[in-house]
Amino acid sequence: MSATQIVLNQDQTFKTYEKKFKALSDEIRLKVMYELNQRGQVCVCDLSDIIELPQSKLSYHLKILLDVELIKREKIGTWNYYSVNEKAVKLLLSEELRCLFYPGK
Amino acid sequence: MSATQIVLNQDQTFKTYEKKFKALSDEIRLKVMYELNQRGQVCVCDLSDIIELPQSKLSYHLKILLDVELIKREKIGTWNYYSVNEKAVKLLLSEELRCLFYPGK
DNA sequence: CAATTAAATCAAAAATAATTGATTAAAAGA
DNA sequence: TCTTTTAATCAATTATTTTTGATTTAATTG
Repeated sequence: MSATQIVLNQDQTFKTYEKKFKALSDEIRLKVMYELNQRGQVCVCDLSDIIELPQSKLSYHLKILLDVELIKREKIGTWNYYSVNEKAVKLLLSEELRCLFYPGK
Repeated sequence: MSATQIVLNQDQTFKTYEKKFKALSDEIRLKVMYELNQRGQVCVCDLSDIIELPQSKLSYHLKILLDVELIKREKIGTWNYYSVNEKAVKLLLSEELRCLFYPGK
């Protein structure tokens, strides 16, 4: 075993997946994933218009997706741009969900 | 369009996935999926011993997984045997999660 | 038929999560 | 510097889920 290898026990593994699935277990957050996937990089204020959600509510849901790394954030000036973390979603979801929630073939 | 085709709108689609991911967004239910996958068909009382959970609690969680058809139930005499619904899980989860939550190659 | 076992269901309580509106912080421009 | 804009965070409320123990239902066995 290499010195840097991290060994997770079963409970930690389940806890990790629990959080990721929990992040996806909400209509609003699935819609966010969908719109980010459709549009690439989107800032909070644009997304707020697209999904028609108050800013604080949207930030709350974005944080949940960000915490489990299903999305990424890039700050440019005053704006925060969000996008889908393709690698992470690909490791979690089936090919059938490609195009819906992560970038397609 | 064929007479029997069901057309789902986007909201219905998201709602459907919300429910499926919600079913998976719990440590106990992921452990249930894992054990059912390891053991094939298991009855509630055996599962109750394996996962060390009171019967009513386990039944509650089994119902949630059953409702979204991620698991199947077969009644034999007094016993209810549960197993993973391989097809449904395969349509939802990545190959990387095969062996953990649905039957392997 | 009475007793036992398996497992679903129910209602109340406890624990978590989501919503709301207000506040804060940080960047940009006048 | 003062004002505006972007977006995170906070605290209070509301809503949803989970847990618990008891009850119910159905099948099996003596």
